[in-house]
Amino acid sequence: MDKPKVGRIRERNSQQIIQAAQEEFVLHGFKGTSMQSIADRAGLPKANIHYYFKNKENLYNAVLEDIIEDWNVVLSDMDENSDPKEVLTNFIRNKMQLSYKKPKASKIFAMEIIQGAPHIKEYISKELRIWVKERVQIMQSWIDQGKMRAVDPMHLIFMIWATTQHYADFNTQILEVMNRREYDDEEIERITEFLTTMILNGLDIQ
Amino acid sequence: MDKPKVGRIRERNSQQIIQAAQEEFVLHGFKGTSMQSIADRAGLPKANIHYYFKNKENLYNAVLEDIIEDWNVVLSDMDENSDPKEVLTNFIRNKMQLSYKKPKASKIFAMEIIQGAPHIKEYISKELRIWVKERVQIMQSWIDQGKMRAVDPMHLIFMIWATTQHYADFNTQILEVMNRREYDDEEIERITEFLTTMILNGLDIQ
DNA sequence: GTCTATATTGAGATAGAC
DNA sequence: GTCTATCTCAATATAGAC
Repeated sequence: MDKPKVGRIRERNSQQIIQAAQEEFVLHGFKGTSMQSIADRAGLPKANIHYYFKNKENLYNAVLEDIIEDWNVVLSDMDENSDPKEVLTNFIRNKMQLSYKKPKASKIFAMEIIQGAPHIKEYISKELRIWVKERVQIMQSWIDQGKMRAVDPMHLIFMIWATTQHYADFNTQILEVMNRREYDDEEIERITEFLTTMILNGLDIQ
Repeated sequence: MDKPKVGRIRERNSQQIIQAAQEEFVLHGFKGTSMQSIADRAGLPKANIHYYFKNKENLYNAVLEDIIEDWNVVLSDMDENSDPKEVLTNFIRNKMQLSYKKPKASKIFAMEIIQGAPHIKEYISKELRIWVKERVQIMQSWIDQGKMRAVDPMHLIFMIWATTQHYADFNTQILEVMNRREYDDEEIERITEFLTTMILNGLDIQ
């Protein structure tokens, strides 16, 4: 109780603004989103948004950082001695759950990359590239040990990214084609099963 | 030579504008793109763009139609008697080539869907849904004939869409992670092989 | 910390000369 | 058909009262 309330209020308002910003950025992209619309959605005067984040660029970066933080949680532990079946199954399940739980985060990240990743090029060429490199080496050791079929591990990672994120990013198309209003736990479970089986089978892992 | 030159000029200019528009829409999205930037890129005064397309909405729709047209070419013929291996191999190869040749088209389409498909909801819920429905029925008949493993054909289609489009839409991320400047024929061939093998293997098709 | 009022720039769109 | 000049409105951002 020594600390002033201010910090709490700041934290609460920041999060509230970031949430509202996410909703708007998904709908209209970075350039297409107006600070006014974010303010309206957050139920605050526009000037407050500027007070908290100074400008649109900063706010957008805060949104992206928020997303990347979640992302890092998914990255399950693995090493040369791990069981590929277990690791890959978990990886697919976790990414699929993230797509289900936070489709908007996935969408903003996707749009950012589609547009050339102007705000996160550094993150990709540093953190992300290293992360992939490490996993590729481990997967290669699995292949060398005869634990799975010899494929390029990097493209295997891309395949898992692509298939799981697709259900978040393209949910409008998928739901429309499937003639459903939204996903439910059951459907997500079926999709997870499908992806896991296809990929494990594709790698000759029983 | 009876017809006035006008039609030709109109056609040429229209295409030129659509091209320039594509480049801009990829970079900044629909709302984020300005008519001025399109005009500058096309080397024409802004008023001309309005003369040809009346407004931004119309121009954007023209760009989308252009993209969907290309898309339809990929849809290979297939029926109950087709060989799944051949059809799927061709499908993957054609979609992968399209991703390679026209990544910007794929990206604009992706952004449109990510943002909720406000301009093409009808196309999706009509043409596209029907197209998927037909293919699903055919694939189901393959399964009933024992030609491939029993999976949900709809998700198989989504998987092929997701994996092939990923290389176009996320090329910035992929190239950065791979530490390459661009794809080449060879790399695309390797990816096509990888995807084809993974998917056919996943379906127990030899 | 909060909000109203406003400065300033850039947007989509069009009128009208050529 | 083409382009300059211009209208109108909405955008980001900030000043300054509370």
